[in-house]
Amino acid sequence: MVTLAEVAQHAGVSASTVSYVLSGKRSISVNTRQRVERSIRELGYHPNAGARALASSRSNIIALMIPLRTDMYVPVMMEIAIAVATTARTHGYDVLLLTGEEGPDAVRRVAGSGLADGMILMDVELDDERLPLLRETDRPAVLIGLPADTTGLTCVDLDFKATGALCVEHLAKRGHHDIAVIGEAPAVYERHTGFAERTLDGLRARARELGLRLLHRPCEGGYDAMAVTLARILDERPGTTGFVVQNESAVEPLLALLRQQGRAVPEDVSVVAICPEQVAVQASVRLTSVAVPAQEMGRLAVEQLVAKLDGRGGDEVVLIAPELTVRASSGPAPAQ
Amino acid sequence: MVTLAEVAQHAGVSASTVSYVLSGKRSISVNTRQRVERSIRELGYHPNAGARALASSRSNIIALMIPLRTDMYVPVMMEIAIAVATTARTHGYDVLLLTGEEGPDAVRRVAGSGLADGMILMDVELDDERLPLLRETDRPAVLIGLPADTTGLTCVDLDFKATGALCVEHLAKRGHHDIAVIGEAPAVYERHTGFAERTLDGLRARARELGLRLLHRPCEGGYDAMAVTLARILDERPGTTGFVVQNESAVEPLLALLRQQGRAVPEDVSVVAICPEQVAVQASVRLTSVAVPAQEMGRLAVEQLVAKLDGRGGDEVVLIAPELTVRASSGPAPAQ
DNA sequence: GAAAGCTGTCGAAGCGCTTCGACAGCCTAT
DNA sequence: ATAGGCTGTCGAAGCGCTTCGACAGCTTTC
Repeated sequence: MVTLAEVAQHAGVSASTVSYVLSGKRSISVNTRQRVERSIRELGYHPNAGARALASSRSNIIALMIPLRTDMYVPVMMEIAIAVATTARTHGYDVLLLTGEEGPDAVRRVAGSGLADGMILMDVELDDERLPLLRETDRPAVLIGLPADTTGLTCVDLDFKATGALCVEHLAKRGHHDIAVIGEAPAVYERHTGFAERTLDGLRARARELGLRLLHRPCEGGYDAMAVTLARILDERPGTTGFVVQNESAVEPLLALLRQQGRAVPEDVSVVAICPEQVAVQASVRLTSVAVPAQEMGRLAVEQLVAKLDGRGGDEVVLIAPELTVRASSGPAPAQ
Repeated sequence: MVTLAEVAQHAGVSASTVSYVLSGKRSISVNTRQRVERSIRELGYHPNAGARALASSRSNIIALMIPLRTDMYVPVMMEIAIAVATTARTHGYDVLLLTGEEGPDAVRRVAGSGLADGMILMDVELDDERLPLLRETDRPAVLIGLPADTTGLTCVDLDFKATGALCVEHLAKRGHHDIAVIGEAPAVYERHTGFAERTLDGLRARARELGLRLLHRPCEGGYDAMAVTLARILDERPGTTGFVVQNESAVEPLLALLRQQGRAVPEDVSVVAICPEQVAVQASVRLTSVAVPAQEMGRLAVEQLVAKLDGRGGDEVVLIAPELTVRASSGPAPAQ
């Protein structure tokens, strides 16, 4: 391995000069800079990460924690993770992938060992057990999701409450009075995952304001579970004509079941989904939906974290405004 | 931050002794060990990762490269990534997540900087541009997937050729003579991704041996693309009664279209899928399928890599034998 | 009872980098 | 002309750990 010292010798300068060329922390004459850069290229020099981390107490790594709960919709997570990794690179950081397996102690380990300069936590529960640990370390962190108590924390998330409201409004405008909400798997609610509950809050609040009836049912997803759930809903509220679906794996089953029962979408019933764009577009009926902006969430989280690492910006809750895209699964708005 | 020296002082021993307690590389008396361990606990000591990496030239990190091609089926990738991360932890390694954005140079950067001790490459093409770079570094690596030339490389993958053969055999036994293969998106074949071509080889070879007719069509996935593809297939080979699907996002559309056309599954046509277990089980018709063992691939890759890092084991191609699970989408075997 | 071999511990060197203070040489303002 | 300020470079200290050789104090062996 080529070292700084070898580059310095090759370029006929001191080691510190090479270091300053690399970091740009002191001014260097054009001449010297070019000589050094040339040596770096010719020798194929790469700074040693460990040495750098030791000397500067900065690893240029950010940790990304994805607690692995199998009931979570995985592709969204993946999309976020990828966005985090690529955005991090544009700021000179690499990303360390931590799964839930290790439990909350991973926070302590990573912070304590200086492995990562900061961390991003995904899939945050309302009362997440990682938060106390996070608060006791000094490392900057950003949450993707919203816990119950956000004091002293930086969070990035879709505004799920507004999302819920938006869905209800849309259906109300289409003239629907009885609305059913197909939610995430029961376990998601039992865990008190923020986004699910906040969506529900938004749905309920706006439904009340607009005088609509709202029925919420968690659903495991898949055909069998969806069939049972739908039967129960229609049994309890036969007049249901509006559906809000917040469960990736229930979308297609729902459409198939409705079709099978002779309920045409969007003529008889309207469906609004909260899901990634791609799912909405690829479904058998192109779905009116509020997109879950996974990429943007990942990107924003990194940018918030980098800002904190640079000593800029403080604690902040960044909520992304939802956008509803009308497609083929909800009827046309009645003429005004 | 607590340092080794502070632990040593607290325990009344030298720094090297603490180091040996930690690494177990020299024998330590029970008494001393316990004193040291107690100090470690009381002070909340975590070894500094950078210092460790510098002194030992081992980072205890493995890099996982996921080139981001949007036409790839993402959830499988995610599952592999998660399996890699958790398995790595059980061997004392952390995982660095690299995306394709950075290009093949990432290999050089990571190897050159000593950031990672070894790497795992996913989504390997037959003639992957990362391979030359990989061969010129000395860092151990494991590929998930199979390139054209595997000399000097360790690879882990499902035996896709055998998988193809298995699917054809299954359909042959069910009495199907005209078989259509719904493949991955065209881009996947244009890229010469190993798994897609190997599956096709297996399908074709066995079909020839068994005297079946085989029609292969790539497909983008989604309803519209699938509708076009299916129409063309049935136009060209109206007698097609067996389908092999190797494209996640074409599965459900295919089932819906067949249903819509009055072709009953499995009475009129049989469908065999090559996909993750979960997809097969959650489909509207429970699918006879060969599972893509994402978790096992991730696990095996890490284990191969760790073996190499420990100086055990050499270059090896590990092919996982495919297993076909009969479910509801293929007819009963005819009585013998 | 001397030689040889263990076992458990220590001291010191060094891994490759960053960063601080020093300072030579030059320019500007008085 | 002289003090003061820049600019560009260097030397040296030190980040926290691993690891090598040394060695004191034992036990074993013939």
